[in-house]
Amino acid sequence: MFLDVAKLAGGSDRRIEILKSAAAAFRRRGYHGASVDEIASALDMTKGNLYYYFQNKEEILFACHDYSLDVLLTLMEQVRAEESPPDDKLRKLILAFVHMLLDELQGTALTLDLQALSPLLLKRIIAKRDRFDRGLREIIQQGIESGLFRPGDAKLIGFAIMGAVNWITKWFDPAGPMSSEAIGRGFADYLVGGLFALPASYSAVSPGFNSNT
Amino acid sequence: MFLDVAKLAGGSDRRIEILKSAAAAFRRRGYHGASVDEIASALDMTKGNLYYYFQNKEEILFACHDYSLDVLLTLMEQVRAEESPPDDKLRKLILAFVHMLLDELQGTALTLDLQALSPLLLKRIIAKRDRFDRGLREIIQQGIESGLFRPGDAKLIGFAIMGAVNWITKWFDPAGPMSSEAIGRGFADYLVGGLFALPASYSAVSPGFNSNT
DNA sequence: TCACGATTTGAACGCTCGTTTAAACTGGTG
DNA sequence: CACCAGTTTAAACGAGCGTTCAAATCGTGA
Repeated sequence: MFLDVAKLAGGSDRRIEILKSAAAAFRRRGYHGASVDEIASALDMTKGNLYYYFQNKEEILFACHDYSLDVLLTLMEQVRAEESPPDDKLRKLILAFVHMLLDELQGTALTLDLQALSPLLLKRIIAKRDRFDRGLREIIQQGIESGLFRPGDAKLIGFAIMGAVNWITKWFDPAGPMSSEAIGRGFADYLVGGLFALPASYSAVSPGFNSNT
Repeated sequence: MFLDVAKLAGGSDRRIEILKSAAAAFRRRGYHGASVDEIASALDMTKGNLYYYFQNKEEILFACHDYSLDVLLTLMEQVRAEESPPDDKLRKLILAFVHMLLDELQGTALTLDLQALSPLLLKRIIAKRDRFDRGLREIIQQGIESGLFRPGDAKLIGFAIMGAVNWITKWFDPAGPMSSEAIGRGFADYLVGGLFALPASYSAVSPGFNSNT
């Protein structure tokens, strides 16, 4: 079920360790706010040593994004290959995304500063991100066209879902009362369940408000 | 209808200008990535001059957050005072939030680096943000308890909505084809429309998948 | 034990940036 | 014109950070 994340980054174990430490630091302090020394110290190594594995700080940020996106794209391919209705696909995607985000990627996916990358590297990351976005929109669009979901702008809905999910890292507390599974289920219930076509009585005009509190 | 934003920040016109320039810079490059000189240059002033209006860079970030939250809280109070069903309140809140975010606050609300603030200032901002979050949850909870919305975790749903909306600043292009009003409407349709209670046939088990593509 | 490539260290370098400060400028008032 | 508070400037400082590099250390096979 789970991906072999180590193989995706195309690097040694040490490179992966560095990426995880860097991702955590970038998430906490932002790209510019996190120092190279901070990333290295967390691994009990000197900052100079990082430059044996990466050319510079920017390459580390790039690798973080590239790594996360590879994980997400592999996930997307798995889901797309399935023979199931769009709501099932979407639900599975959200569940897995949340799990990846919180349990595997340490809360770091698309939250990291993109604009800190130079144009060339930025372009490559955006291209990958767009592949994921398009896959997501396709699933939503299929649901709408089949009549399972009510009409809507698939692109807008896709952005809304991505925003809701990525935002989790801003408030999630691993030591808090909510498990990543519970969050995934709650989000899937709301974000997928909210797409279904509604009977006529639920159209633009809201139904009678029956206050019984 | 619209708030007099200038009065909320409790400062001179020049302070407001600085805040807007700073907010734009912080959003583009992040707090640590944006230089004080960059903020000043955009206003044709020298960086030293900023220190006539603010004690230091951190105070500027704090004022940005404080200002945005005051705008949002005033909005929240307006909506709460209304006598209308929860879905209307929620819809109005989302529409106004998106409008504020994109047209007034230049894409900057809660996206700015919070953790760059020192503990004391951070505490004050979080307290204000929590007031907004609680207001949002109350509206959702009322909808659930009245049976208008289907059952769910109001806290989780609130986070999802805030995430979806705040994430807009990550992809919105003012020069793009989508107006802020269209985005607001699309988001409200999805995020509020997706909360309504569903008939029995729409429960956990998905209805028959009728592919007609 | 020796040799050699892979890995790590610690110090040093420049450069950027936040902040300070004294001096200069502005516009209005007596 | 002289005065003065409010505002702006230009230059300088000092600290922190990304990066480099020569030397030291490690691990392994002969």
